Amino acid sequence: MPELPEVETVVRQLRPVVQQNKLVRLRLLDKKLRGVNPAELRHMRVYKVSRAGKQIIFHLRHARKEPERHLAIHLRMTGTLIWQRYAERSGGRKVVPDVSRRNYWRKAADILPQHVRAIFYFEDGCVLFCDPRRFGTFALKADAAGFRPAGLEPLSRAFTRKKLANLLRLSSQEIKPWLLRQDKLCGIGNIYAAEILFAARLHPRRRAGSLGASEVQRLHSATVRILRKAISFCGTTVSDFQDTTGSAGGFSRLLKVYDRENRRCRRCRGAILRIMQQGRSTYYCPVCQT
DNA sequence: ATTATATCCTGATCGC
DNA sequence: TGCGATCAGGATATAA
Repeated sequence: MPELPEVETVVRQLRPVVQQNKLVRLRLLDKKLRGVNPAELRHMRVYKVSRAGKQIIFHLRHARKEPERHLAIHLRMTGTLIWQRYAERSGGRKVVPDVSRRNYWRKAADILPQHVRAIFYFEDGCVLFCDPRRFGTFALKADAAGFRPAGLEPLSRAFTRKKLANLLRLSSQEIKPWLLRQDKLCGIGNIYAAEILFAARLHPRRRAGSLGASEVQRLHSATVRILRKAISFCGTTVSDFQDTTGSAGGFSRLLKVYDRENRRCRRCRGAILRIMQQGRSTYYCPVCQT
């Protein structure tokens, strides 16, 4: 599911409900989830929610100047975070469930989506981590810098045309797989790699190092433009991406090539092709992209 | 040093 | 309707 725009969407939606909220308890329901000891985070306040590449970071502490913990959530292919406010009584008084009581879990089972792997219980609601394929991961660190991906953030000021040119110059790899490399640029995945290359009118099999100055320029501006636009549409849903409210992303209908094999190119009316690169599908228009 | 492949999982879809 | 093969938004360890 989640590439940079989807993760950014989740972070923005989580911020107003989770930031400054106290994490009463974290409950892991899948033994596969390691890398975090829930007891360590009990009753800590989430003072900030941020994004690092494709990871969502909860910054936690008990109080100002107390030691900090930083929890990185990586949704991988099918992870979602769903916010659920606790049910309210008719009088409007919030009912905070006693999470130690088994009966809450039994009741909750009917309202919970499938594949819940972890539950973050906050004071007025909980965040459900759902992940059918169970690829998602948690990691806990004392220092937030430990999560900073090696690759450049494509929406940061540091991502300049010149930097991109320098990164590309060294590689003989095909440009599409190159865009997926999180150690070069972080946050781009299979959907946006295809969409960015279409917008830049570059063939996915071009070698990274072979791009001329004007092509690098196109790739740079297409990367920024497509990612920003996707964020403004709350990401893309192909099959199962959901934001924190369970809604689908709005960028799907703006896709020009991804998942459009044999359909007409919106620009030249020719057929969109699908090829395999490193075991993954690449969609492109052979007329528009050279 | 790069660059392909197998692997971790479950579910949806397609051809027969 | 059922069944096996294939594919899926990611990333990493291992092999070439």
